[in-house]
Amino acid sequence: MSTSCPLCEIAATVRAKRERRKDARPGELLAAALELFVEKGYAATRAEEVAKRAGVSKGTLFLYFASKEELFKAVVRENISGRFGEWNVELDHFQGSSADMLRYAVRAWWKHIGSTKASGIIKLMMSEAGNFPELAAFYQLEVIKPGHELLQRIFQRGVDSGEFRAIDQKYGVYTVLAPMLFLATWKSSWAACHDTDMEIDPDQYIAVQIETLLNGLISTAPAHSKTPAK
Amino acid sequence: MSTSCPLCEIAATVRAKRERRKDARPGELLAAALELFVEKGYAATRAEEVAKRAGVSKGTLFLYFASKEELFKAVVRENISGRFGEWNVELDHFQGSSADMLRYAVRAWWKHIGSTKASGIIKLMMSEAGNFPELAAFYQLEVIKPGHELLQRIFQRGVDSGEFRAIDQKYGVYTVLAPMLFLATWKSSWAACHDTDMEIDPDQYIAVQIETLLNGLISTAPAHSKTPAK
Amino acid sequence: MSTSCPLCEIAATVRAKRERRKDARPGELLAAALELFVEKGYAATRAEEVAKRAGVSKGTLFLYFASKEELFKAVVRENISGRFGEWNVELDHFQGSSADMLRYAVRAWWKHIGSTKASGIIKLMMSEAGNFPELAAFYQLEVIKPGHELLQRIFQRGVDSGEFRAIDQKYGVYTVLAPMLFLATWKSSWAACHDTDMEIDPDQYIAVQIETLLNGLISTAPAHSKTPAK
Amino acid sequence: MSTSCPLCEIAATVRAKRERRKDARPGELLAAALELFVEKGYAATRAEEVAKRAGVSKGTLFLYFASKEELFKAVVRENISGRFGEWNVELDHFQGSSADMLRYAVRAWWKHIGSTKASGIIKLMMSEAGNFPELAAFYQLEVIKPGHELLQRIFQRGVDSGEFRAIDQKYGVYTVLAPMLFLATWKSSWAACHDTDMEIDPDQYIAVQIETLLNGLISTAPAHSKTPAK
DNA sequence: GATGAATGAGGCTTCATTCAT
DNA sequence: TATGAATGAAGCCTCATTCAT
Repeated sequence: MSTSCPLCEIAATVRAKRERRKDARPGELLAAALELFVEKGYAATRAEEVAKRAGVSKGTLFLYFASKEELFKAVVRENISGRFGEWNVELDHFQGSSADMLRYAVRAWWKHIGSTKASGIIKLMMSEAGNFPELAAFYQLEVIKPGHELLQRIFQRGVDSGEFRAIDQKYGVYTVLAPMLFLATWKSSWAACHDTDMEIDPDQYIAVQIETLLNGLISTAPAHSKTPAK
Repeated sequence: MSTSCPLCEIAATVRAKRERRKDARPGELLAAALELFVEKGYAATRAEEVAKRAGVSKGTLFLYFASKEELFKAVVRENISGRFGEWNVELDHFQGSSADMLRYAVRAWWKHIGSTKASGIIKLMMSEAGNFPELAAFYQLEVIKPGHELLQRIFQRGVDSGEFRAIDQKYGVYTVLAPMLFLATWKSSWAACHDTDMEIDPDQYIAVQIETLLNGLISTAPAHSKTPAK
Repeated sequence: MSTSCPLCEIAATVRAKRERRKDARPGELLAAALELFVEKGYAATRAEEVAKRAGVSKGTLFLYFASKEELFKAVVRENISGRFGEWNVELDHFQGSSADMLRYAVRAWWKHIGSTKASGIIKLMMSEAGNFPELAAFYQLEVIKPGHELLQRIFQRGVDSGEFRAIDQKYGVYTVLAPMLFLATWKSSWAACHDTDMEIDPDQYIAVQIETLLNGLISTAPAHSKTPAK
Repeated sequence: MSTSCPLCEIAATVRAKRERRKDARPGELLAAALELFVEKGYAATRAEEVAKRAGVSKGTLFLYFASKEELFKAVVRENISGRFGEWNVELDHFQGSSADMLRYAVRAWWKHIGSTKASGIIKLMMSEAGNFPELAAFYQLEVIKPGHELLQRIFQRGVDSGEFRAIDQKYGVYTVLAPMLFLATWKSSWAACHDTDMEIDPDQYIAVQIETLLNGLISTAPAHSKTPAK
């Protein structure tokens, strides 16, 4: 690695540059695909357009993703399902009340998914699930199931510690899911209409939703400590 | 053209029946189109299938609607008819607590909209709003705005009477809207996937949502009467 | 059906003409497809070219045949497998020696398949069987199997009546099949090369083959009558 | 470029090995191409797969052959090498009956051509002759013509010695050629279909064919000696 | 008005070929 | 020379739309 061999250096540089380009391709394509899928829907997005937006040719797209369907799955993995691992770890080490844990989870979701283009995927799946059964099954397995489980963990923790009222396990998670997924869907659907009456400020929306929810959720049984026993 | 030709007579009968049904045609086509657009989305719905379900030929469809896009617009316009006038009158005369009023409104919405084919329109607008801005504007004016106002009246009533905690006027309505619209969308989207984990029982869902919400909404100030002073 | 209703007549004429066209389409397409498949091979034949040669557009082809593969199967059925039924019936009623029966079968094959464009299909299947397993299976079931069975019947008859020497059932049929299928393949392959040395006159070829074969096949056991007992 | 850079040394070694193998490259490519063309046909063989099987990159293939078509032509030319000279000499010195001579020739053909990879060339030429007329002409001159002549010699010898019946000179050779070439073609075509009904055991096949043929060929004139007078 | 056969633009995907490194 | 990422023409198939009847 000393400077004694100029050819080696050049070769290394060249290889590095090409590899940098090659490594960057999938990311660029995934970014372009996310944008277009969200903008126009799965069916209406043309593979060639994804390629063009990523600055490559049609053929190159299929060099990295075997089909439009695989491209979509990769977009979902990159932007959503990939996050659950890290979130679960974070929650494993969470210190604090279950109410704060719920607040934290919702804010994290908003920061990494809800507020980003990835939120469009949620609307997308709602629209297209019926037509693309394989995509629906994939999404259910990689997104919906982990999401439900993650929320159920938080609820269970709150109930176990006496912070939360006993609540139906299955339908309880929807008290959080529904407002969040609705927000994502709404944003994606009506973003184009710039009507100030309709515009939702996510922070206020989330604040009202989560505090009202927690207000209704928190156990009024006086004896319990509000912080988990640890 | 005399009666000497039996075939001519049959033809005449057919023609008569056809003319009698002439005005019905667009209605049948619109109904078929609504079902299919809701089931499969705009892009995946084929003109021929709409025609077949309406019992006419593909050519006839284009006799009544200049294009698939026009058909779609007609479907949405046809099915967005405000039920709001009647509801507002009902609520004007409502006797009882605001909590009950909210419960009543939600149940009514579920009975007349959420559980019917009309909920398909909700999903349709969510899915395609981005691609049909005019329709989106139309829908916003005719459905979204009146809906918000109706809910705001109930919230205001509850706050005025001291039943409800003071809550952000604008974002409060979403605490009801979000779970309901989410339910409508979810139902339409994942109905095809017969996974018991994902199946939502609307009554349980609504019960959990509304009671948790009211729990969080109802003022804890002890002195207030739960019926508005009027 | 009298002339008293001119409209009916016109309508009938119109319908007849359209139906005549519609009914003719598949045949025209099959004829064009046979020619092109034989000329260029399965893979190298483009659907659009088939359509063009049949005088219709690309789309029309797919109106009558769901895919290129189905088109090919239809060509095989139309030109080869469809004949076995009638041949089996003919052989059921055949009167005469088994040698004549074999001669008759070979000549019939030559007349209806070997000498026609259909013989190209034989070469085609040899070339493409490896790549299109479904086509290969189809051809085996609908052509090869019935063909073998038909020949075996003739051989068995000859052996039973004492006309033919006992001969291996399985490999015996190839003594007829091989020269005939070779002829078909040869014709299709080297037809383009107009070298008189190479040119095969089918009648002479068949005559030499079949007579040499029969010479070798006919039982020399003296006691047997050469005509079946019947 | 001094020895101070170990990477450079490695590169030099690689370069040396590469140069040593340089001339081998086309051979490896041709071998790989032969296998694949025979297995899958011309159209279905992908350039990349040829390169991979030869252990080089796609780019290298096109360094040695300007196009897929040129590669194909090179493959065929490379593999059509006449074994005829040597065979003709052998037959010049053959001692024994003409029937045995025919048996010997057929067994030799099977051993050296029919059962080897070279039989793939036969199928290849059959399949693609129409698309590559120059190759067809070449093949005809180098293979077909000498083959015919060789067989004709044997037949003539048998007829001259009185062993064989007088038979049409031109079409007689096909009584041997047809079954043999058919066998080669059949083997290549239906090898993939593992259907025991279709599997041909070459030895049995050849035995039945040749003995039936000889049975039909051998002169029944009793007085003749079976060994030629020489 | 009603039909349904026909059209052809357009989408996904493959793969021979090129070229910067 | 060798590589392999990139290209884009070309093929199969779909389906909105037209139009002769």
